[in-house]
Amino acid sequence: MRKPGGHEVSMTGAIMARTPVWASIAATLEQEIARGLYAAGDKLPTEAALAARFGVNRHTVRRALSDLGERGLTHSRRGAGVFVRAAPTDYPLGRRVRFHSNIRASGRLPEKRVLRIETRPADTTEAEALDLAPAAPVIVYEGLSLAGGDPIAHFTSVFPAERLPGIDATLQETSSVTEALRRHGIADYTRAFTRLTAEAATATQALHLALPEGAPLLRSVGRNVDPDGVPVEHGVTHFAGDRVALTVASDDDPPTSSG
Amino acid sequence: MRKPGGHEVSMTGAIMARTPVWASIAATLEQEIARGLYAAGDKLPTEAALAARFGVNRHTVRRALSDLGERGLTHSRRGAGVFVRAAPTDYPLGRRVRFHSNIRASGRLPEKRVLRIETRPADTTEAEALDLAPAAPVIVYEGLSLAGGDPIAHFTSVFPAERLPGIDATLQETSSVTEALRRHGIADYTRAFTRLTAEAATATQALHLALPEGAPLLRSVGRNVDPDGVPVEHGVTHFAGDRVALTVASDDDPPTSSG
DNA sequence: GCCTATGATTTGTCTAGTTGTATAGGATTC
DNA sequence: GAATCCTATACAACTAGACAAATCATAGGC
Repeated sequence: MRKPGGHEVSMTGAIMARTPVWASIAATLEQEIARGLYAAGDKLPTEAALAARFGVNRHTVRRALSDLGERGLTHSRRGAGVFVRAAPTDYPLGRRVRFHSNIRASGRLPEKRVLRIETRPADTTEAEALDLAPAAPVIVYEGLSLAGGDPIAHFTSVFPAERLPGIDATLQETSSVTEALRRHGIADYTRAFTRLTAEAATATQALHLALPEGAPLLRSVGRNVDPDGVPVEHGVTHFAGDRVALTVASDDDPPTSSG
Repeated sequence: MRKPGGHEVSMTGAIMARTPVWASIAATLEQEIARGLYAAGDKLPTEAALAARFGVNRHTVRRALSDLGERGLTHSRRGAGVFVRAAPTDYPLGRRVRFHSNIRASGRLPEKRVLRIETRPADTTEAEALDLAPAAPVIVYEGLSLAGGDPIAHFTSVFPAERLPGIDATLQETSSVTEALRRHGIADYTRAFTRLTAEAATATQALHLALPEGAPLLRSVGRNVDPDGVPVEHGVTHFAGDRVALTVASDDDPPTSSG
């Protein structure tokens, strides 16, 4: 599984007669991952341990691990270790996931991890977004969407606390915005708008999504309203740009002449 | 002597913390204090809660809180918690987005500048996208979309040349995909799909869009088909992430059992 | 009602281990 | 000579776990 004359060799055209040690180590580790010796999410031995095992310097091991990381097989967390990634190459998310349901649920993907659920006064933008009085209480729901153990998106949703008392407990239980709204009597909500932008990942976002800082993120801002047009949820989701492709379903779509 | 910190950012599995994580956390908390989420005298969430929220170790949160404490924003009492001392008044929240467009109008933004119009044999992906025989001739239309003189997006569209002979001249004249297709007898086309991703700008894209290399771009791939479902246009558009927000209209969208 | 004992919670401190980065130098190959 | 590969050292950033010290919540006794 080694590619000495790969496509992305930009240095020189020289062909290495002998395979470097680091490539050999990378190939060994890749085989062991492929063989199931290390499952997805598992932590590899420490760099020091691997260096001892292969009888090389730690930096040589790091060169091998860097290769695996570039190819998406592993990712590392400083201080924690190197971990096997679930999706080796392209995650076929774009094929299956519908844009509308995806956006509306703000990450209603297989698994979710709750990072924070709290009630606090709204800031000015939140109050405006939910059409509330200044500093009115809002319930904040922050979390991660995962697919196969890999983080796909990071989202933050705010709800009007007075309109939806106790939805924090429901969110904690179901971790689903759709389900929580349904249980609180708002089964028939619609999405007022969705706004999409691209952003560079901050250090914190990079950490959550296991990406390098500055990596491109797909930012989605959306608002859900009840049948009377009153906002019941306002959320921001950041998708990992290289792991997700949102697809817009092509309902009936008369090409309007909107600027 | 070597220069530290080159321009090359290896956007790969490794998490490059150009900014320390604790600094990013401190900035987030400072902003939340400034926005009035935590008033003077309020107790911040516990270190453990913040660690869970940011996905880091408690010590990293402590490093951030230590920074806030040193700067006089907070003070802590052992056993009790961390409390807000005062709220800084500066609240910088610039409006990033200066332009937004409906996503249906992906390739039809107001002002345009033609970069290239040419006819050549299709490559494999283009042939597949347009459902053509390999190396069948296609017309390629590359250009920039502008708003107020600023470049907003860079797009490349391909058309089947045999189906639409002479459309290159029409494109040159009108610089509008919609108008060109209409004049060539395809007034009633529909968008088969749209796929959205975030990407980092290459050097060329950065040049076109007047952005730094690596800046986040919103990549939109779409295909238009005639009433019989035959592809008549396939395009890729890269939007400048910080200058554009795509909006998804909320047409008829029953939130029931879709996904 | 008031006081206290108890236990859980929360911050403070310590030690140890792991990855990320920078610098420097020797060895090999072209 | 230049580029690549590997070694070596040192430090920074972050994780992990454990324990102490202060505080808070609660129940029980008077």
